[in-house]
Amino acid sequence: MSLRFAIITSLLEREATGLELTRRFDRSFGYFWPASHQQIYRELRSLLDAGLIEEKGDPARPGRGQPRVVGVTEEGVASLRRWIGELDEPRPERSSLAVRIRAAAATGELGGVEDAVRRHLAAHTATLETYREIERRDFADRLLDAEGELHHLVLRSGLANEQAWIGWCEDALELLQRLRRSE
Amino acid sequence: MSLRFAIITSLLEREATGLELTRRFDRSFGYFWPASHQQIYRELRSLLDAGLIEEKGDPARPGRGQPRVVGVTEEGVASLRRWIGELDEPRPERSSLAVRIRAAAATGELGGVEDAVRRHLAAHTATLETYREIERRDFADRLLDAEGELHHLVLRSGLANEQAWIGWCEDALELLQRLRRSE
DNA sequence: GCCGTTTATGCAACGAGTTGCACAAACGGC
DNA sequence: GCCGTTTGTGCAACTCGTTGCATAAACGGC
Repeated sequence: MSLRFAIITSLLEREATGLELTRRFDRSFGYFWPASHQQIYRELRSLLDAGLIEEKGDPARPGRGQPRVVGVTEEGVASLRRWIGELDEPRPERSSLAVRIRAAAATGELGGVEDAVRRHLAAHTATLETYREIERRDFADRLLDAEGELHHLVLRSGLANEQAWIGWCEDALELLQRLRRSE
Repeated sequence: MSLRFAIITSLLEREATGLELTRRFDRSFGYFWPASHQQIYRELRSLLDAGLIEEKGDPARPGRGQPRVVGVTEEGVASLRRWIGELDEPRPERSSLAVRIRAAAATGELGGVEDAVRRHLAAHTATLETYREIERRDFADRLLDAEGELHHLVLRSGLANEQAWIGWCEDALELLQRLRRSE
């Protein structure tokens, strides 16, 4: 359900073609709700059918290969407003790295895990750096409007998450090295 | 793919019936890789077909309604060992709460979001408390073997994650209240 | 002996995300 | 004018997770 409303929100910020949306989901929006262009086009179809978005600009042009700009309808805005207040449980976190570590604990096969943790550490470090750059670029000045503050809040969620991961990864590497030495 | 190996790992720690496995995924194992009993039975079928697990005990009994104990085969252990070292990219995090906040920022509909954040805060606080109880119960003494240390490491990952969320939620509530007052 | 609950296994349909690929117009080089 | 690349839209098949329900034995109460 969230993809639907992520798209509506993004289109509300500014109307776009499918590909433009895809690019937004590659940079900013995708940091908290990633989506491929296939997902996006599929969802756009469904949103059009539901009347929550509509085609803007010349509708005479037939489609395939041609950019199609879409925007949010009144109904779309209304459904978004309704959705904001709906119940949502935090979705269960899944960590394949944790599974790997339990598997390593059960088999005694510790070698491969250390590499896996190192790769995770590198990935999270890179992501953190990306987020920091965005923060420097977009949120450096103290005076933000409400929208800016909220965007910053979302970014800080990513920052906190990455920092937590990095701290844990370092912790994990230390333990794994200690276990390796004392074998 | 991870569910497969989560199940093999759990069965390696001790063989079990489908329902016993389900219970493990409700308590310990499910904290980092949740799974419903439907998912588990489906995967068990596929693991049996692949020869990675096998039925233990009397195979004469026909099944439906009767407990069936399964254990890991040699091949199962081998495939688990192979999997441990395989590449895995950290799977993209998805946060519906972040989407909601962006939606709130775009529409100006801030009321519902504050509730949503409060619910998340409550959920994460409860989970943190659960993890802390497990830590007190299972990892209180300083002298753990390698397996124990690794289990503790996995638990600490959950602890760090929940703490990060809680900190951010409090931050978020503060901001939302400030924005509400200054409207 | 019947009946509701618990234990246990399982199917079917759906929804969401992933992977691989196809098709079409436009643009730039030569 | 042809050809490769870029821009853009889109389908199909698959995997994984969720929801709702079916089935069957065993146990306990009365």
